[in-house]
Amino acid sequence: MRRKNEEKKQKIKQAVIKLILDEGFHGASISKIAREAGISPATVYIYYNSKDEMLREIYQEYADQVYSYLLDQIDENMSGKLLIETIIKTYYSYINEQEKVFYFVEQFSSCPSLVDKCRDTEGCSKIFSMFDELKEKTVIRNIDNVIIFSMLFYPVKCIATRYFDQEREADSALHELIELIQETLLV
Amino acid sequence: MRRKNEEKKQKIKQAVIKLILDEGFHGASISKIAREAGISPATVYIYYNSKDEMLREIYQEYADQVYSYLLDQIDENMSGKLLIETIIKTYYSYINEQEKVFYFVEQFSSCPSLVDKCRDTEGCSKIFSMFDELKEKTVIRNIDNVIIFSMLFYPVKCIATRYFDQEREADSALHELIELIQETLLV
DNA sequence: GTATAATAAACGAATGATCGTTTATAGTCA
DNA sequence: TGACTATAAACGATCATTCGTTTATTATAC
Repeated sequence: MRRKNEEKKQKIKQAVIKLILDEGFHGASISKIAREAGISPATVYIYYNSKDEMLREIYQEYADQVYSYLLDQIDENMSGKLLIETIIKTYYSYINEQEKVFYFVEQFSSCPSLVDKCRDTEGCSKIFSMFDELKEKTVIRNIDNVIIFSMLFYPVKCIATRYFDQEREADSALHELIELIQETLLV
Repeated sequence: MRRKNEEKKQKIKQAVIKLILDEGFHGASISKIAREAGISPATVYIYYNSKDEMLREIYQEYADQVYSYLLDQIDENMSGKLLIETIIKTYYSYINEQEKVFYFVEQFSSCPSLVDKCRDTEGCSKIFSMFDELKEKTVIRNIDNVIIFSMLFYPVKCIATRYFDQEREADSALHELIELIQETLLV
């Protein structure tokens, strides 16, 4: 029996993510994706049942990736200050290093008609549990989890996209942001 | 000579915005838009040169709308506290009341290949000038404008979308957020 | 104040291209 | 041989756009 080639599936994923960054969702057709991946359009259907399912599967795979990436960098014994610094810096690096993935996930998740068809993402709940622990240990103030989440991640997005390709400005803004968020969230 | 019907153009815009919320960019074809607007596909091309131009024109019209809406609610003599409260509350209302427009703009602006083709938005610079004035008057702390911007607007987005249709939770989170942002930004 | 000429809006139908998907066939390995 | 990958070719549907025509509104002439 000839084996399915997992490398080929990876090629498809990369092609999807690249095309969606370069041309947006409307520019990422099966034939373009196949051409980019160096395979036939029909082959895509060996690995995925439909285009919709394909996009959803890729999204679900990458949507949570950032959170495990983050949790890997975090240590139980870190001080609150260091924790916030690490989270923000790591998220910022992730956006810059995984630029294509980031924009794919952003585009996908800003489209309600796509997101509605997806099961809930799991990765985020681990982050919320971490917030709960930190509140219990009186490391961070007793603030609604969604707010903590919104303040840790959303402003960074703004800085990363607005200061894109202006490394110096981005860096100094990032450190200013970290100090502010530390002041705001820590007890 | 027959006149162009401005109502018809408005119908097209509304159709675009509705369809993009309901089905995403890929679902908003010219024929669907025309059907939704109650006109012929050919008529769309009397009002716009191409689909691309149409989307761009509609985006540019609405992308700035929120900032004028905001600036209208703001008074020179407001205290810093009230100012921040007003900005956050007004932005939150805007998202909820102009849901379709908000999601259209979000989807469009999260697609780099679309945004790159657009001229810079003007409305945001007025907000930045306001920040400059407030810093000069030592109402808000001397923080980078992009950071102030990111903290005033981005977390609200998160709360509005995550607490969508949970009015009570959203409201209490919003007030908590307002207090935190006031603490953080005011002198 | 009619009638007529001029013009642009508006339309349905058709354009070729491309879409997502399926089918028939060839190739590859156990 | 049987099971599976991979493909080229073909599918009907739909895409953005254009064409040829009709319709509605204006300006001019009497």
